[in-house]
Order: sequence, then structure tokens, then C-alpha cells
Amino acid sequence: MEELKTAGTVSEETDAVSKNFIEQIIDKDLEEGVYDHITTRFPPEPNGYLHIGHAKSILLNYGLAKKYNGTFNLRFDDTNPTKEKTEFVQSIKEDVDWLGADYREEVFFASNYFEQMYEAAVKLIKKGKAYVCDLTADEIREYRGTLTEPGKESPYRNRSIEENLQLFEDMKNGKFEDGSKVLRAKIDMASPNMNMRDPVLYRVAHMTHHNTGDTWCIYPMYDFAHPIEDAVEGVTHSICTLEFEDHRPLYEWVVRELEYPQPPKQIEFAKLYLTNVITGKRYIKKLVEDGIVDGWDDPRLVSLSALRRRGFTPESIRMFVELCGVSKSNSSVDYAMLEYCIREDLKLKRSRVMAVLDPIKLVIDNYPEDQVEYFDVMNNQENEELGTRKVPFSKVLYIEREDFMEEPPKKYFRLFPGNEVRLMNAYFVKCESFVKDENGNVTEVHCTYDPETRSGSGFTGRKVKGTIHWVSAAHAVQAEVRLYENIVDEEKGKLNEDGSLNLNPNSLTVLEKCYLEPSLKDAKAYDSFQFVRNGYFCVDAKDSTEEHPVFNRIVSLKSSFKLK
RNA sequence: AGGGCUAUCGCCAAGCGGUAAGGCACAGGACUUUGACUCCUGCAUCUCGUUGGUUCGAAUCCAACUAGCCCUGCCA
Repeated sequence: MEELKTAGTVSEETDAVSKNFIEQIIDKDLEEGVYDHITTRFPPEPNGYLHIGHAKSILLNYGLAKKYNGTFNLRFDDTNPTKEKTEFVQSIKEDVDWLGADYREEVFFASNYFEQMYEAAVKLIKKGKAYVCDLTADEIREYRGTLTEPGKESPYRNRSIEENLQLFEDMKNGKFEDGSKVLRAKIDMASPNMNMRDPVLYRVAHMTHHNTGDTWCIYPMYDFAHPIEDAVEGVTHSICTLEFEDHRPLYEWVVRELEYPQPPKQIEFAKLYLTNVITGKRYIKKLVEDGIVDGWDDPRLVSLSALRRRGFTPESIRMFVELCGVSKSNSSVDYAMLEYCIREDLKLKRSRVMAVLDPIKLVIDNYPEDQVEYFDVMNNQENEELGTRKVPFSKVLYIEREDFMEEPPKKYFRLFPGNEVRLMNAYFVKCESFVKDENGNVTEVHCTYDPETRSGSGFTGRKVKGTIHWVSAAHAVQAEVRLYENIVDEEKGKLNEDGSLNLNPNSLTVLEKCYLEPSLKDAKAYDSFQFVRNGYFCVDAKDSTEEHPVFNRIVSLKSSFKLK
């Protein structure tokens, strides 16, 4: 024990990264011996898909358990059968798995504790701390008072313990209709905290539950159920979001009255908001229902399934959440931070390949008509472990339209009449002429190459300022590429005053005719690459076919040169 | 008789009475077979929401203001 403490102190002092406020609380609890082992949990209600905000909670709870050699539970908070479905249980598990939060294949359900909750309610009744109330929902609301006026006590508040016991049992046994009776805590109708004005503990609901079926016709409310769930599982630090701060006194009331020996404590932190994206479930749902996006995993959304489909990695999400930190102040993190994380993660891990998104032809006039050369190319110049690949080169290539200009602006290093550039991984080429169509658009650029300058030959005779990427026309794979921008208008932020959304009309751009290196022919769903100068792309898992690959842009590269 | 919480750079965020960490973003510069990456440099001193107070010393303690978020579901 002594030794452990010493070790803890030492690591604390050597730790360069400061601890967040929750870690400080845990340190103190451990130090004071309040707990000797910590347990955290992620308790989603299975009523929808997880998004990046949930990732913060998952990773926070899991991270704390890991850091303190504690336990992390995944628990479904399924106390309201009207909103919950088994299908969401599966998708939530997948997302938690994907993020790498290990819950030991052991999933908990609040609904498995219904019996214990019922017993707990009986205990409160016996202690005179709970009573059955016959007031209607509307009446309860009236009796509750307002924010500035105290409430008044229910006429049923002083029923005898025996009567309450009998009534509650009758509730359980289905003798009453939905809404006719509730069990309430007897606390304080004049409390300035609305949650303490005799909150409802149990309601009658004749409904089939996704887990317990028709076993129960009474269901516990969150405020009663949650502390019990935590206590039953031995959770020590019950971490939730800021809006539950007002519920903490009630949480503490429940664990105190139920006399748990080592009661859990609730700690609140600020939710994660991201600029220019929709995080509200309500709004995502509207986008899905209105057909503005093509489902919960539309790559423009920030649900975890959407991010995954877009090509984000769990590592990048973890890095992001870590970078954001944890505090109690409401804040909105710049989307650029997420972009930074995914670039950072993919930078050394993915192949850098050549892909032409807006093609024009480049013809090398002095290159033999039927010749094909195969160049050995490093998949990632900064990471040898990724190996090499063969890239075919021939007389007719595709290059990026923006890599040629008839009349270049100052400091334009790419192709223009008379200028020489390097074709990446290949030769120097010098622009000799170009062809325009009847509309004045350039359709073809002609140039000559210098065989001396082949990549890797060690040629140092002269230098060029620009390097451009290319794809052999005869060998190229044709693909569809989708570019994404924020779905919400940059300037307007999240919502109009009337609650409507300002959608960005350019949030999705589909490029039909893109030419990729032939090596990309074998790319599979979720494979991602860096397309030279165009950003990171990922094979779409839904719409790709063998003949017609579809790539989603995960994130663009930064560019310090913009074409007008 | 309303209650609770928050306020430190454009955005996050350390700081816990001894004289403002870090990251993102941004701006310069070097390097470059990706205008990327990498590497340098810069980026809160009438400074920590405001105004007072305590102190040798205050972002840190006290008081009063101000602003923002949350709370009147038989949702979670």
C-alpha cells in the first residue's frame, strides 16, 4: 500500500501532461481510500446511432479505466421500452468495438436489474421515502410548481407504508392502466431543484421490452435506475454530461437511501461540439428523413458509422478526443482539429499514389508509340515498410487540368509552353505545344521528354521547380470520386432562429471521370490512400463495385498555392 | 425563492497565491521527385469576463456585477 502510493506520487511528478479534472478527482479518491479499484461505464440508450460526441464519452471512460487499471463496462440503459430497439444494440457494439474500447465481450443491460430495482423501490417505501401517487401527469406538473415558485404536496403523499406496499405490488401486477399511478420519492416539494420535488421513480407502461419482453409493466425512471445500475456493477465514477448536474443531488439521495456501502459518484463534463457539423440527433434525423443525406452513414455526417465509411480511422478519433481535452466549459472544437488528426494518422501509414481527378491528355511526342516502362515506386517515401509497386508509363498520359496553363501567373511552377517539369517518379518533360477545342478549352498538351532524367538515375544536370503527377492513359483505372465539404453553411453556423438548417449546396461533389493508377484496381472497401496533392481518399464501402470503384475524400491536403 | 454550472489567444486547453504550458488555426522562412510532409521563427504584459477588495505578491482567495449554457418528461 505504502509502496503503491509512493509510486503514484513519483509518476505524477514526472508526468509532463497535466491531468484533467476527473483524473484529479480519481487521484484524490484513491489517495483517501474512498475506492481502491475504479470502475467506469459507457451507458448508451439503444435508441439511435453513436456519433463523435459519444466517442468522447466512450474513450474518456475507457481511457480512465485503462489508466488506473480499473474496469470499463458497456451498459445499455434500456429502461424505456418505447424508444429502444435491439438493432441499435448491435450498431452501438460495433462502434464501440471499432473505437477499440474493450468491454471484455461482456455487455450489461439495465433491464437485467429490473428485479433489483423493484426491490430497491420496496425498500424505499418501507423506509417511508416513497409513495404511490394517483395524480395524472398534468396534475403532477401543476403540483410541481415553477422555477420561481415552490410546488405543493400531493394529496397521496401521506399514504401508509402498508397501503403503498400493496399499491406498488398491484402496479407491478398489472392492476392499473398506463398513467394512472406512479411511484414517487418523498423528498421536498419546495426544493429549488426541480428534480428533488418528489420525482417519479416508476411509471406504469404495458409494453413489450426488447430484452425483458412482457415480464414487466412498470418501468423505472432514469433518475432512479441509473444510480442503482452503477451501484450494482460496482461503478465508482459515473461520468455523464453537464445537463445532469442538477440531477446529482437526486443521484446521491438514491444511493444514500438505498444504503450502498461504496456508493458511486457522479461527475459531469462538457459535451463535445464540432464547428460546422450537425451533432444533434434530432437534426441528423431530419436530414436522413428529408432525403438530404442517404442514411445515418452518409459520409457528410459525423456519426461513427459515417466517419468510418468516409475513411476516418479509430486512431484518428482517439487522437482527436485526446487533443480536445476534458473540461466543464461548453465549447465547440474547430473541425480543422479533426482534419489534422486524420492527416497525421494516415501520413505514414498509407500509400501515396497518383490519381488524376480532372484529366487532360499529355502526349510525349518523342516517346516510342508502343513502349511501356514500369517504374518501381516507393509506396510511401517516409515509410519503407510499405514497400514498392510498379507503375506503368507510356506515350499518352493524363495529367491534372490545373497542372497546365497557357498563360501562367507569377510563381507558377507547373507546365506551360516552354517550361520543363518533372513527371513524378518518371522523366523531365518540356511543354512544346497544346491543343484547344472549339470552346477554347485545352484538351491536349504536347511535350518532349529527356531520357537522361529518368527517376532514380541520379541525373543532376539541371533542376526543375515543379513536379506533377500523371497516370498512363492506356493503363488507368477509371473511378468515381466524391469530395465532401461541411454540410452546414460555413458562415451561418448551426441553425437559423426558426430551427432550420443552412445547408451547404457544395457539400457533395461527384467527379465522374477520374483516372487512377492501375494498382488501385485491387483496392477494397475501407482501403485508403493519399492521392498526391489531392488529399486522402477511401474506397466507399457501399457504392463501390469491382468495375467501378468509388472513392470518398477523407480530407484534403493543405495547400499554400491556390490557383485563381 | 428560483437553482445549478461555466468564463484564460480566432478554436480547444493547462494553470490550484510566486509573476500566463501545450495543441489546432494563422503568418513568415528553410528544405522538397507531392506548392504536401519535415524543420525553424512569430503569435495573451494597459494579459486571464467586469469592477472592487485581501496580500510583499492574485488568472488563482473574497465581494458585487455581467454574459453564456442547463433545469418546470410518467425521456435519457
